[in-house]
Amino acid sequence: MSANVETIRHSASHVMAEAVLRLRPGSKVAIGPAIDDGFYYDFQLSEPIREEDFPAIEKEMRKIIASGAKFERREVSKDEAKQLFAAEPFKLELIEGLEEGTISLYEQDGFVDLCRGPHVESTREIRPDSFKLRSVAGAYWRGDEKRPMLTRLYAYCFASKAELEAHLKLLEEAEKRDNRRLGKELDLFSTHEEAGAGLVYWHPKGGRFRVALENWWRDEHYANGYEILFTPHIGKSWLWETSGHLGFYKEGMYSSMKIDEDDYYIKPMNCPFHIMIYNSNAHSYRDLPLRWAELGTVYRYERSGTLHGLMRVRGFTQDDAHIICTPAQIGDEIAEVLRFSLHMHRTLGFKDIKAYLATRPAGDGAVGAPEMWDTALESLRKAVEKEGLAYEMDEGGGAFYGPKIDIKVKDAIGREWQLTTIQFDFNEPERFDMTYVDSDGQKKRPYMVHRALLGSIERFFGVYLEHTAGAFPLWLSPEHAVVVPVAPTFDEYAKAVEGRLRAAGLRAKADLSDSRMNAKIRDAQNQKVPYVLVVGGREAEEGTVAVRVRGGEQLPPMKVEAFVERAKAKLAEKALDL
RNA sequence: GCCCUUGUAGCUCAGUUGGCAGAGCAUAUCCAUGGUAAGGAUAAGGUCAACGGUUCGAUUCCGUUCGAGGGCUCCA
Repeated sequence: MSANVETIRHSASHVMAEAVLRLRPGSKVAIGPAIDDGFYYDFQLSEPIREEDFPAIEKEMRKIIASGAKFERREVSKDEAKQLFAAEPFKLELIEGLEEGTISLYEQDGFVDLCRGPHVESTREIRPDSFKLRSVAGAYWRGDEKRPMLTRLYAYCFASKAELEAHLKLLEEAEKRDNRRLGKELDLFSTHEEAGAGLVYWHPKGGRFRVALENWWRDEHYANGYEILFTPHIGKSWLWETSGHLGFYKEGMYSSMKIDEDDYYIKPMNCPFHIMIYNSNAHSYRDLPLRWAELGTVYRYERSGTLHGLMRVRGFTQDDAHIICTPAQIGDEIAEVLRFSLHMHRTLGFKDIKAYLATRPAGDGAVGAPEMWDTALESLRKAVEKEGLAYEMDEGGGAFYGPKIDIKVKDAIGREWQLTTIQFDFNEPERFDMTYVDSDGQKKRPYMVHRALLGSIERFFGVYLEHTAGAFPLWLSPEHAVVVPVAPTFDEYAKAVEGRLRAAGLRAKADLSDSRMNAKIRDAQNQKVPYVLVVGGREAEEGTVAVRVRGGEQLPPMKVEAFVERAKAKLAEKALDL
């Protein structure tokens, strides 16, 4: 009878707690839940634990497992529980928060823990070769910075050794794809602590990628009925007071700068600027819907410890847009945004796509009439269903100003990333008094929807780097082809081929350095260049190139023009293969 | 911000139980080089993160500061 893996993990966490108490007597225990790939347990230790101590803990755990101790459940009264855990301040606090009659204990091998369960029957059900201590980290008691810092021990844990090994392999693969590592190896971007943490510098090759991506993005937006805006990077406090950001988003904003007598803030969002443009004219219902997009660079404060490569930064470029429409149009508009988002993701090669709908948060902090929330949510739900997209509800997960839908994609090694977000805003149209004149001559309030498809250019770059491991499709590759002469004798022909490729609009270069051919091929391959064109006597004579495709495959010899045609066709269709 | 770990050449990393600092890659120069993943030689390159302490002597030990990596309620 195999218990489910969650139960095994949770039981293993009890075993680890027991082991730690044996090795560090007098330590206090806090909580120890199962998590995605294992479990953790938080302790206040009598003596610190370091990674060198892991083998000893694992050994102790295996002893406990081998003992085959039973997990025994017992229900106790609140008073009894308090007495039992009199020496465990964290458990006491947990007990305080529990209702009489729901308190249960689990005991194995003499170790008693306050626990809801369930657990496996005996420690034998935890396979001694299917867990591995991962790391030691600090964690605040109940995640609260003002509470004591505990020591958290993380462990991987699976139902079988094979699953544990598969997971460790995945982690290894993830490390190879780490955007920071690839950014350096492929010379794509950098960040500079001394010049400001969390701010991204795009190198020439990163720039090639970005320009290709943005050009496509702009083309698609024009083709899909959007207009493109450019707005300032700073705005006076009036703007942020009116929008409400100085009230509810101040901790995400940088401090102001004084210009003349006024305070200006660097923008954390683009929306107030778009609204200024909207409000600079009177609008008829006939003008709507408006779809206004901007690659708007915003700056937000993120705590230093949370910054991470391209994934979490302090300055980033949203592929933002605001859709302003009448209530009657909202259903179609949402459906259209969702369709557009899926089209973009599929072009980029993401296949596994899922939606998460977030509804009105509990409490009375939310703005906007309940009917508006209902209409909005309905339009989101219908759009998702129309596209046949799998979705999950996140009840109460919406922002105070409106419901939203997030789209997550799975990458090549199965990790989920949120790219698209579509958010209703019932707040700013009110605050800025946005109106349009309806067919009945009355001024009415439009709906406004914020949406970002890729999220931000920086973060998307990071996700895409990790998804593709740096092997971009041709149209997004910083370089399309490197021409490698077999010997310096053919430098001239290589140069000529480079010229013809460039004239055809391909990003190509001839490698005329004084390395040998083999080294040049290796370099190009390591740089994930899609095509290596090897040229020697035969090619020079026949006007051909020997094409080596990224990955090592070799194509039959072809005329330079044939190669150009092939590459241009792949570019035109944004092919994912080469 | 806080906890743990960590900081040696542009990059990846050795090393010194305290006695003038090492390798590979990359760079520069020279030689060699005709067929699909690294040809060879030489040179240049470091205040061992910064500051302070202990010591005859500190890159090494101790302290502080700064940076980086992993964490910081997937609820007993």
